[in-house]
Amino acid sequence: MIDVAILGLLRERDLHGYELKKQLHDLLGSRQAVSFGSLYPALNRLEREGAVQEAAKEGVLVPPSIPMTGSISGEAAAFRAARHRPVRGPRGKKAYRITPKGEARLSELMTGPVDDDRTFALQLAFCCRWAEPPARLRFLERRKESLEQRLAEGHRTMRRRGERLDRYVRSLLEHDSESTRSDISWLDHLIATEHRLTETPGGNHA
Amino acid sequence: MIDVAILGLLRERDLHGYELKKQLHDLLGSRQAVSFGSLYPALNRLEREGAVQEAAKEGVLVPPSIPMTGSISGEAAAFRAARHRPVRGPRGKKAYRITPKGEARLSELMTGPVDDDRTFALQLAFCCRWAEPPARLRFLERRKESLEQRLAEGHRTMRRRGERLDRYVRSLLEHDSESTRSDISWLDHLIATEHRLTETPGGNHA
DNA sequence: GTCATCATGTAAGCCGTTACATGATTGC
DNA sequence: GCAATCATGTAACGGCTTACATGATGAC
Repeated sequence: MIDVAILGLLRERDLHGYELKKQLHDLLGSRQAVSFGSLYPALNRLEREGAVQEAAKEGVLVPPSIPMTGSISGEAAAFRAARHRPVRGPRGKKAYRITPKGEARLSELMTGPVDDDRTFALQLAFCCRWAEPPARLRFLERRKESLEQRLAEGHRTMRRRGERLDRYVRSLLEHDSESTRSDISWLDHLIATEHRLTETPGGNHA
Repeated sequence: MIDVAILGLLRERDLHGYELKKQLHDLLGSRQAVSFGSLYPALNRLEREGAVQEAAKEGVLVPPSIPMTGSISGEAAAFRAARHRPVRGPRGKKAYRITPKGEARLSELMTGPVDDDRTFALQLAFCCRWAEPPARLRFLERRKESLEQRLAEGHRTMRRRGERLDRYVRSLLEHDSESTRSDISWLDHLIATEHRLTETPGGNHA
């Protein structure tokens, strides 16, 4: 679900669609990239659902590069700010802000299925940090269980067909088991860190 | 593409849809399982394209359990055999056989993109063994290149955003790098084995 | 005779993609 | 003035899923 990424990124700061896509690509690379064709419809849907709203108002958005025209009067600046968005004929930038409803949705998304690798990656990257420690732990534990089931299934297959497996299929299954085991021990590490950070109320960062 | 799995399995022996699904599930587990809703339409499409054809004819199919009705006359047996498939009102089993065109398609599928993990797994499991050694090597090398690019992209991201990365995102990226490196060394192993088997024309099995 | 499993298919819908269309802003 | 990039969206299509509909066969 693309919602995880959108809401997770908006939770940190207001963004418009184009920036959202850039951030996503820029954090997780082309494998998790989304296309405009799914991003904009998703934003509109989330707006209809009340999970996000337009964050026009004040010059909240005016990003890094403020043109250096040293001598703009307050009136001129106001004009430029106004021209930036309210226009409805030509499309202007449209920054979104997450709503309380959207935040609720975001924590709900942490309780969703964790068996799809891509979905899990998005949940971990964008949802996890906004949740309460107990919810984080439940989330990580659920993922671990899911991987343990995957591992068990692979083992059953190898036991069942043991010798009669094609060389390539066997190698694939073995490597898959190996990878899954590595994922599980990575999760163990994440879980341990989580415990450590919760017990020591000190440095919650880094 | 589901075609890889279908053609690869049919290359080994004639199968009907239901068995095809079972084999697939049984070899690679639920992660790669396909649903009837995509399997049957795919089979029909492949038949239209001439990549597979119905393998009715002789009792080619009549599987393991031949009912032990000791006293059936030849005529009765023929009747039963006939009733098995030609019927077009009620649906009977419909076993498929791969055609030369299908075999050509199968080797073509080995030259397709290798950047999607699931597709690659199917290609490796069901296509690879039917290809000539040089095609196998090209296939494995292409996959390796693809993973090396993935690795490089991850490294760029980490270098670019280095310190400013969220704990979870960083951990995800690092683990991803690790996994990709492990995939690459697994491929190296497969490639080495391929070389070894090609050079020693002896035991091509196991 | 009824239940599980075998067996084939269709229909609706989800979630995403690519390609297209449009236009504003900025740098040179 | 022109190209690159920023920015938003629509349309068509692709591939897969779930749910539904149908019926045969074999075990008990």
